[in-house]
Amino acid sequence: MVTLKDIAGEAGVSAATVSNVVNGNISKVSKANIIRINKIIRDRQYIPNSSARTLAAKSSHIIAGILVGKSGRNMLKDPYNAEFFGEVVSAVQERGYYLMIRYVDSYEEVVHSLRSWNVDGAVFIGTTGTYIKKIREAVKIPLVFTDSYTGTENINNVGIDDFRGGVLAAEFFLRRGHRNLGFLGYVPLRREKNVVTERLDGFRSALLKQGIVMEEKHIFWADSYSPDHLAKVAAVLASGKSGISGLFVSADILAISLMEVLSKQGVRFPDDISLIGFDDLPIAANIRVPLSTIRQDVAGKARIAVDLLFRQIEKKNIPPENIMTELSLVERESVKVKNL
Amino acid sequence: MVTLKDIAGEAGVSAATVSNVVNGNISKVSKANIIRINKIIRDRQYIPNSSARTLAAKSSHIIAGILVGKSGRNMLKDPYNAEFFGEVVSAVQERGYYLMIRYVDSYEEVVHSLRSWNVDGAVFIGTTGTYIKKIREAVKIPLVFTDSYTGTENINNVGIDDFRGGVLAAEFFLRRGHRNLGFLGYVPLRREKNVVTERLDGFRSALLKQGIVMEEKHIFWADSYSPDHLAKVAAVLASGKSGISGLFVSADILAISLMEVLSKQGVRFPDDISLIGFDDLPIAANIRVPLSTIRQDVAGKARIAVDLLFRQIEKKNIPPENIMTELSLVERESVKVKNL
DNA sequence: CTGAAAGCGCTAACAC
DNA sequence: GTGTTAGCGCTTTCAG
Repeated sequence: MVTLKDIAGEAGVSAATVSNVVNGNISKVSKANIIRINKIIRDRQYIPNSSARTLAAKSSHIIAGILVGKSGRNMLKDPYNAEFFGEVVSAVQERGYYLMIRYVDSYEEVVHSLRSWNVDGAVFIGTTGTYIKKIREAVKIPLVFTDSYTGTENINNVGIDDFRGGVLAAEFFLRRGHRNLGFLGYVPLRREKNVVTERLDGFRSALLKQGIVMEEKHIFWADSYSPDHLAKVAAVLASGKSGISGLFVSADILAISLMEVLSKQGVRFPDDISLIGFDDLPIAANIRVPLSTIRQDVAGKARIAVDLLFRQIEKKNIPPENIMTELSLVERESVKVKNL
Repeated sequence: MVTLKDIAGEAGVSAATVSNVVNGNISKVSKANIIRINKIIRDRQYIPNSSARTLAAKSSHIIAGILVGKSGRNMLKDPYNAEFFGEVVSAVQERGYYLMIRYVDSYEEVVHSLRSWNVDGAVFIGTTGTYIKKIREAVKIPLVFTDSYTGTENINNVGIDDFRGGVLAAEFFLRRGHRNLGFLGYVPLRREKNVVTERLDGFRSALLKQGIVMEEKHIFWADSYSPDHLAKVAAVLASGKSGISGLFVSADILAISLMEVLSKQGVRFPDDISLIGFDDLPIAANIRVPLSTIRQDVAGKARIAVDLLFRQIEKKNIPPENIMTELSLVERESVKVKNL
């Protein structure tokens, strides 16, 4: 293994000089030396040791990508998470940094990984309020959260107006003549304000404006995307007794799973029941009955998150921001037109 | 920041002793000290510095997850890759290691990241022969490749029998009465033996056994999954002039994209054209017309890859293995029954 | 512009 | 069992 010292020896200069050319501090080194040292570096295939660098310079060039959720779960199987972090990988690499991916179950784990690796910054998915506050206090590096609703104003966040997403869905159902509506959401980790509750609230309040009260028993929760966990909702819906004609589902994958289960029980979409999803995943356009859904720009969110992060890594004292990205309703075939 | 030394000072012992308890070398420390030191560690919230550890111990506990492909592309957007590495993250964490994710475009980049971080092992996706040989020579840590066809016997690989996958597809088409068949594959990075060419060869040879020669011009290549790049194939297929009644597509996402494009041009599945995909992605069952496909166990491959990796990390001189995982044909609705 | 020297936080012989 | 002593490979003052 060839080290800085080896290069220095071969070039007949000190380690400090080599270090300077490696790090581009060219103002401190003579032109002749720069050229000579660079040549030796190339010839000898010198690769700086990142651990040594981190230790000495107190900056690792590592960015952590943290996914909060029940442990043991393959969180990248969720297309939203995969696209988001897939884009983060690109954005981080473009800046010469490295991405460490981490599934995390507890606050302690977050702090541990961030600190032990001397991470320069982190991007989160799936965090809720109290969580954020504790992390914020424990580590003082740049942090960007996504889709978080927390009291703390003092954090970076990139998200969407989930409440409005709910409103869009409700209005669309209303326009299409539906009045007996229901909601299906992925049950949140903690019972705090979050994307799902916001979407529900937006949905509910838009209905209320038209004097429609959504019944409590028409609000369903799934604690997994897997079809098995949808049995209860499915039973109610399939029986037809609920009278629900339209269901707003908090995520496309959930909606797709539900469709699968219900189709097997003979339910027809959108004739027996209409659906609106959320996210506009790439597949949403290609499923059995193409899904009407609330579209969000996942890759865009990822890019913005990383931009925010590096803005703070590069300059100190940039005030935290809460950025909202675009939202729109995409109409496809999963909502039936009813006569009013 | 609290360091090993701080703990040692507070406990009135040497750094070596603290290091021993941190690393679980309990045989070298008295019971009383272990308890006392552990308490201090907890109270002071001591978190070992991984860089220092790596530097001193020459082992980083970092595993690299390398995705080879054209740079700038969001490679985790591909559901196969996402599921695979999503599972790798879990498997790696369960063993107390960290996963660094890396998109890579060139052989040099691989060597650079692996060496600079003193990575303990790496799992690859998307590598071809020459690539592998060069990496194998440049770094001497445990490496596991996936789906690779290379002359070098001396590597760890987990894959499937892609040739047989092609055979399964051909036989199925044949059984259903199709004789005028075509193939659509994702164009490989390099023109070497690889999963796609194997699937094609298997397909072709099974047809040949029945005296059917697949025409060269019925073999199509797409260099992206995006619908725009499918225009050429789509034009041929939509015209109906090719006479192709069944198309074997090397990946489900490709098949799904193609369906989307062709549907817009009025092609009906499976009536106008039958399709068999590959992978059995979760969505394959839920698309417009549920896809018949060759199923493989992505998560299983990931688990096996990581097992292989750690077997070698833990013990030296384990001979490399080439493991093949299961394959099966899943029949759904995308293949029409034709009268012979 | 260049080099000497100290030290980042931890591990690993090797004595005691 | 425990402490002493060298580093691991690099960055960073600070003289010159």
